[in-house]
Amino acid sequence: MPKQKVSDKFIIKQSLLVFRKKGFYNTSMADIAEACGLLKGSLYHYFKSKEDLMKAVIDYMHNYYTREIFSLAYDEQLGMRQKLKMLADASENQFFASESGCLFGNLALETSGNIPEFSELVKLFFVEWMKAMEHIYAEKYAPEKARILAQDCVARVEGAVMMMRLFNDKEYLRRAHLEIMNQLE
Amino acid sequence: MPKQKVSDKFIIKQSLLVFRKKGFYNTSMADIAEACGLLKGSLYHYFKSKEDLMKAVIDYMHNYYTREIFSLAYDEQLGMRQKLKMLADASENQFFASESGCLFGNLALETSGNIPEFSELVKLFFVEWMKAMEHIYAEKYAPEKARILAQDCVARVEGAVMMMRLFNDKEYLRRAHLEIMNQLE
Amino acid sequence: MPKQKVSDKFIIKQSLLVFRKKGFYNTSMADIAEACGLLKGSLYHYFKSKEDLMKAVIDYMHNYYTREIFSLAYDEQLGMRQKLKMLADASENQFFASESGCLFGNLALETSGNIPEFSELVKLFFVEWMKAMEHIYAEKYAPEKARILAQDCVARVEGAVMMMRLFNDKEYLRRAHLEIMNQLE
Amino acid sequence: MPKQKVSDKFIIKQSLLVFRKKGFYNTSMADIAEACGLLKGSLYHYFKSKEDLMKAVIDYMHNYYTREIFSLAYDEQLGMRQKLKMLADASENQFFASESGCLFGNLALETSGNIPEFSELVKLFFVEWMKAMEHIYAEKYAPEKARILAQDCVARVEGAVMMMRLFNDKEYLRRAHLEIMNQLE
DNA sequence: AATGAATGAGAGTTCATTCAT
DNA sequence: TATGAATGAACTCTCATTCAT
Repeated sequence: MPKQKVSDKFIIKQSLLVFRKKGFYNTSMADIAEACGLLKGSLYHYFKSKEDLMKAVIDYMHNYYTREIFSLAYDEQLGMRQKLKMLADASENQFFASESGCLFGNLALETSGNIPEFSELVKLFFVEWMKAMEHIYAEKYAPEKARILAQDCVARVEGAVMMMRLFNDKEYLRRAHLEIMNQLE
Repeated sequence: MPKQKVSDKFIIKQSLLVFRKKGFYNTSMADIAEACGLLKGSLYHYFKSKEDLMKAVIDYMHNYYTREIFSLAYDEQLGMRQKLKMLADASENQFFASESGCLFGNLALETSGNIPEFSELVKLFFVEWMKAMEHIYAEKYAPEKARILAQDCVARVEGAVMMMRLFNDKEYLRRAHLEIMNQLE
Repeated sequence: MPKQKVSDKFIIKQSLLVFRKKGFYNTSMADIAEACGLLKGSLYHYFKSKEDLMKAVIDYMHNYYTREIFSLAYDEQLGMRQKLKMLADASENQFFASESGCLFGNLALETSGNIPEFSELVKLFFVEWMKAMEHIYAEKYAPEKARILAQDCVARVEGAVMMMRLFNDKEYLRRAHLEIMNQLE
Repeated sequence: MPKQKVSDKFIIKQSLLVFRKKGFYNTSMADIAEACGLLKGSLYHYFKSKEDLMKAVIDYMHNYYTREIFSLAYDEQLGMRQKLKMLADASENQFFASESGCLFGNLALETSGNIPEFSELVKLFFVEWMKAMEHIYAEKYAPEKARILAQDCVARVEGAVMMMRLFNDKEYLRRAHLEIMNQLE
């Protein structure tokens, strides 16, 4: 039956949930369709392939982070500590809200070396995250030091999210953020 | 006429390479058979299913780590710093030798919440790793503190390995290990 | 707001081009819609099914041939040779104008024995063509002989068109027509 | 259940029947599987795709013609008339045996301009047929004349086969062959 | 022990068709 | 009249698994 049941955005949001939880390969178009209340054929009105849909999901999440989270790093009314704290809180909110970890982390491991198109997008995300962190650290640290702190901070958070998901224990991420704050002196 | 072409162990070793690189779902039995110089039907003489084979691979790797790496933590002829250094070196050797990251990390993200049987095994691996670290830290830290240091250290290494793989840059792991050493005071 | 963008006839003409080039099965409604500047759903305002549309195309072409080409055979102001020549010229014009051969020939091979409804229409077309030729030959030949000459002439032209299309060489058709003329004595 | 049920050749032969009757696009792998007593998935043990299977069918038929039919043209114990007669008889046998016309003619119309890979193979077939005819005619005709006679002869036969199939009337082909013989003086 | 033919379920995708807007 | 969302069936193809040889 015709009638507008869904929108691009709705499909993207539902797909995000499924992809993040089950991974790219282990998710079938039927899974996604079900999550959207559609039949799998209908998805092809919105996205021309599974890869295409995944890219749209990546894009959507990337934009979300850029707008809502990374942007905090560039709010020059805040000091370094404040920025770090706010970023930490914002990403905790994100990661705590789902039990499936970080889409980009998951994808990193699933597609590195297998689907170059995806890894490029995943890298772009992390690069932007690192740049935001670098910008924060640059307030007090030399450029090179800031870069390294930023990279290690992102790696640390991703490692914590991985363990948090595996052991279903939010403390990993909380402590990672704490450490990052404490590290300042 | 059916000569013994391979052994259980050989199949496990080849499978490890394929599973680590391509992930569980994205690896077909034909991929593994090819890596072993067999046809896929032949694999079923050795392992009764793909899951079974994966479990054998997990088991093999877990044993390897226990024997060759975690054991260092219990060599009481060494001091804390020495142990930490040796463990770091041993795992760097491991992770640098492949470009596919850490089998357990990869599996953690791919199967958490999807294949409970696997996640349990993955957790066992990390628990054992953490226990080894905890044992090391217990030399100088209170039990609770040692436990936390151990957990965070493992998370940190896994995060670093993820970034190392994604960006093809070994510095992430080197720095993680350095930080872990430096953290001691 | 839904302005009349097209007409039955326009759709038929565009469909002809697509069907002739790609065949019935290999043409999708979306292909046709695109050729018409419509979306595929819109086609169903004009034709109730793909088969229906194909029939309309067949009908359109059949009528065109009847009116513009076969009719020459019945213009009794012309002699046999003149008629033959004019028919040959007219159909050369037709066949040279497209690079996709003869719709009816194409359909004959694609649908004989598969879609009886189409083969009947295709047969009707050829029967009428043959009748026209027969009428021409009847001026100088006995009825039975005229019938046979007509049938063979049509077969010959279709064979020539097939080769012309395959090898992209108009000489096949030119020579077929020449032979038909020369055959007269 | 395992057990050898079919062979490459068997599949090719069955596919020929189905493809020739229904055309390439209108034939599904399930149709072919059914004709072979297999499930559709099983076909992929023998041929890696539908196109691949079609090519094997083309190849098989081409070889058959080369070996059994075109070869007659090069049997220098025969004279021109004899060769022509034998070729005509041989191909009549072929074409009369099926009610689906000529695989290559059918393909010519279905794939010209759509599947270049197929049209090339179809052209190769016709070129070889034409060469055989040319060789025959070369006994009595100048090279250029022989080439043209050969081309037109093939076109004529294909046209006759098309009509024969459409009208289910073998006389078209018989007369085409007769004309070809009579044409000699 | 090794093969490879065969299965059958399910993957991603296409498509003719319907219908509310 | 035109749209385009939605369907559901069919399509090509993949794959884990079985088993006779």
